[in-house]
Amino acid sequence: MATKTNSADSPPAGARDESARYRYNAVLAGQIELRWQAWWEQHGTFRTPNPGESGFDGSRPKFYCLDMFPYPSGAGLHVGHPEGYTATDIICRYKRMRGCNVLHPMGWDAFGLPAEQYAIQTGVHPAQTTRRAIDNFRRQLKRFGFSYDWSREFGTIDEGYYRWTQWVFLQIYNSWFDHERQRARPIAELIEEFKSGKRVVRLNQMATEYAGAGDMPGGTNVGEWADLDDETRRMLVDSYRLAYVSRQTVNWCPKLGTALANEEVIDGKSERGGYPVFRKPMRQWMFRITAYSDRLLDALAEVDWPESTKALQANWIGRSEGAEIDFAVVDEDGTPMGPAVRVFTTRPDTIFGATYMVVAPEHPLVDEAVEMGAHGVDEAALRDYVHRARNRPDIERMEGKDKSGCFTGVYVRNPATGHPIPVWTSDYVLMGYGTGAIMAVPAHDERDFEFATRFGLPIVTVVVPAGGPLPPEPPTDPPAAPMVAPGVGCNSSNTHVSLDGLPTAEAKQVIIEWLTARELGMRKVNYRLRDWLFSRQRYWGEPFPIVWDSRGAHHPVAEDRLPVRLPDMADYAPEESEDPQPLLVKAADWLRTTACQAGVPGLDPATPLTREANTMPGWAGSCWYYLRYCDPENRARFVGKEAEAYWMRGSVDLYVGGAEHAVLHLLYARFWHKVLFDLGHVSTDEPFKKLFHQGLITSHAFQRADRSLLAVDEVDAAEDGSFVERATGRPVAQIVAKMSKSLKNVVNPDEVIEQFGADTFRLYEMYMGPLEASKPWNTNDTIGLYRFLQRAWRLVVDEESGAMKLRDAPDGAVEKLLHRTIAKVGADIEKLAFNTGIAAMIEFVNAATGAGGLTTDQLDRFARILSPFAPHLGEELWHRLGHKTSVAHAPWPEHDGAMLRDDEIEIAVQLSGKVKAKLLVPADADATRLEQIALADPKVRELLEGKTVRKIIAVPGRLVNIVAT
RNA sequence: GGGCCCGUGGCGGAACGGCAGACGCAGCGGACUUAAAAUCCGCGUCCCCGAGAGGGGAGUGUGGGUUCAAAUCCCACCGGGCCCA
Repeated sequence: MATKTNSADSPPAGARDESARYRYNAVLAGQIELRWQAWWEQHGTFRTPNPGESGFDGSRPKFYCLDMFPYPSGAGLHVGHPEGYTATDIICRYKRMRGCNVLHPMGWDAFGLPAEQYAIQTGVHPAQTTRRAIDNFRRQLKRFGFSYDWSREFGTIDEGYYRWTQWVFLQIYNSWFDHERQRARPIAELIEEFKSGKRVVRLNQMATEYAGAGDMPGGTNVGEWADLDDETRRMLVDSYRLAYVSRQTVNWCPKLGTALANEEVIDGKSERGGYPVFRKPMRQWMFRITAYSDRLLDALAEVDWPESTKALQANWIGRSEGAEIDFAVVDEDGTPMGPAVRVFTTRPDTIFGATYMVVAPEHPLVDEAVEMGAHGVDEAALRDYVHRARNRPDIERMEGKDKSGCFTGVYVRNPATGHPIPVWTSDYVLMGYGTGAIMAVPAHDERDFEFATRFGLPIVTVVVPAGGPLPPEPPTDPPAAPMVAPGVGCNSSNTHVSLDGLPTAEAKQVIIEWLTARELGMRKVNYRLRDWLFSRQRYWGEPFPIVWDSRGAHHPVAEDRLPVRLPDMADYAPEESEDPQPLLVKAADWLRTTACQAGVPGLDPATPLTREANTMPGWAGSCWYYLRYCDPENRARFVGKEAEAYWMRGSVDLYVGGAEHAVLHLLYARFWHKVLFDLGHVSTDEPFKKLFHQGLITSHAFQRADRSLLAVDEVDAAEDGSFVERATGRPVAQIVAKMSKSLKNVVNPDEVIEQFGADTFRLYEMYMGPLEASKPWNTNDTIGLYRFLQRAWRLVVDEESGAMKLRDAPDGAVEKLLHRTIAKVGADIEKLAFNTGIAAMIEFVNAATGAGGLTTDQLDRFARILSPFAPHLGEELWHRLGHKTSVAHAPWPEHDGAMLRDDEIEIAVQLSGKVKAKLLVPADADATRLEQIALADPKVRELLEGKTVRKIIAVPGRLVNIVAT
């Protein structure tokens, strides 16, 4: 026997009941649903005209409601997909009835690794498998009766779309970030400023890709623009581009044949497939998203997003204020030897406690140290350590479970104390963060403390809790734990400056000023956010609109030659190799081109060129799809100006999707949007004003006493309602778990619709609980919503004849309740509180059933408020009332505010906070009156017998609380 | 380790600081039926008293606090989840 949670093979009997010919059952629901879906399609009910098109009414407010578009997989729709989609559909239908022009589109996120992996496994080309998956998703989504404007549908793999994805790339490529103005500008304006002498000609100071490559950022001015050769000019300009090429140490996965982002690597293995990942320097396309750090962070204050998501993004950007400080390289005795090493620290106030320095294994100083050798250093051990450390993934290194490290033989001078301190290298310091070097203050930093303890390095306390005793001077025993919290400085003075007695915040300012004055350091803001590694070495992605000449320079493909089509390849399996190559290198005919063919106007048309063989990552297509929906057919522009200005005015009004995209997708899309905004291509700075995450729909599974999990088909329900493992007879606990194939608890939407119809499915998912909450699917509970629709049907349709049965005169109580229900349902939709809205409708139908039915006029209004939730049944009832146009465009019914108020209400009388009696009082009774009524009540008087009333609190409309002793 | 979120009947959940458990599922009782299903009506946290109608008490993870009044606000702890490290 199947357990209660797995009832797909034994549907509730109601689903098959055939006792009355016109009973609302799964078959009838199916007929009604398919009929209205066809009717909507024929009548173009949900076609949304753009400004300027016929049928457009500019006097109405607009409402742009966006779903995160799905990634169509071969497995088809999951019950999680329709959750958010039903929610947005209800809102859109409601807004339409409220008179809005609603833009509600759907499309497909279809490039990317999963489709390619699936294709390699099955041997079928990804173009085919993806198209098939899209067709299946579309079929499934249409079966729910969502009110999408399907005429706007597109996939990211459509040439008409990715042509413009490439175009957006070129916009970013052809821009630079002007830090003074805090916005992107066309690269041509930068060249103009160089030429005119308005801007100092030098490498971009923010270009980290040039750090350590001979010329430090912020370094040399290279002279007059006119004096420079083409190569130098090109390098200078490229250093400013928002899209740039850089040699980066990447996570290379030979099995997948691609580099992976840090978050795609878990424990040194690929998240997808679990294949080994190696660190490898490769030429990559990067986006200078870090230039936008402050804007991406600051604008979070102005969007209506879940606080947790805003916190995640802020955390991801990770702005931290501190200082960069230079430590001069010296010998063991303090004699100057070479240039300074720069560190970043958020705690410059602890500099007097910096007893050693740690640099990343990738730091140039380490290479020098290895070459030079030094006294007392085991050169082979150092070399070996550095080699191993460089191959550990960043994530693992940051975890820093067991601290490892190696002395380099180099010393630097602590600029505050003047003492030489040793330089170590350790993988807990990352080259990519800050300057790749830290001053270690073991007394006041957890990781430094651990490291110092492990390697016996000195620990000097320089901050003590405010108000506490000063430590002995000189300090004796090292502390047992680091003191990380702010306090006041101690042991922190030299002949010029003293931090002793200063609170941490103040000490930071004082020391930064001192360092700045001596040109030893400066205030510096640092970010955790890294530039965005944008290229992948796989097949199934957008090609870059870039070609390379024989001298290794890149050129943009002319806009009128877009799209650069993805070549049709028969063999797209990755080749395992030590010298990784992008897959498209194998498309030799496609790869080789000429300036004429590719469209590079500046070159001799016959110039042989090579196409960029990397492809864009899966994120690319989702970075701007919401813009294309505004004007999906436009062949002249990525989106028409008028359409964009209309639908995006004030941005997308509501964006609904899973919290798993809280950081990456939403951050990337915001970045692209801001660049497009800066360049004048879109009218808003932020794309998504209001964001909402639907909760995860989970399922059940079972757990043994040892906490191991069992699939639902390995368990029997015992008579007392508990569960036992079939194989052993041992009791197991029912728990909530994610749906997964292995636990056999995946619910297929097609089957649920088959059993109950789409309207019931929609209602059930919305009734399960608050939209944002994670909640377990329980197929048995769907019957409740199915019964609700049956009752609603039976309320107005004769189940034997199929004829309408409506009463002539309204029941007063039902009429009053209808007004309340209309008000409640409308308010709840606005709050996205669909569960309570549905509960209100259930109560209404139950009450109306008990009171003997509805009038035509009452059904007319009820059908309208039902229709956003159960659109098919709503439309059916609406047309049965004689309407010829869709309920979707009927106005939302009005309610009479007077009907929401009662003449008499029941209030509670409390005695010292405990409810002791209930009284019927006039609704408008004020506090004094309530007090009188309460004290006059015989029961209350009895309870107060022999007691003294100390205080009476009367809250009109609520209660009376009598405090008596 | 840090941050954020969540703990309410057998289950999903409801509740502007003001009558805890709306609504639904499961369960129990009744009506209808030869019978069952379906439908309709009712009961429905726990403990105690009472033959019964009814009455009393406790109760929103645990322990404190604020308040006339706490599921709701504050503190600590326990348990679960998500994110970061």
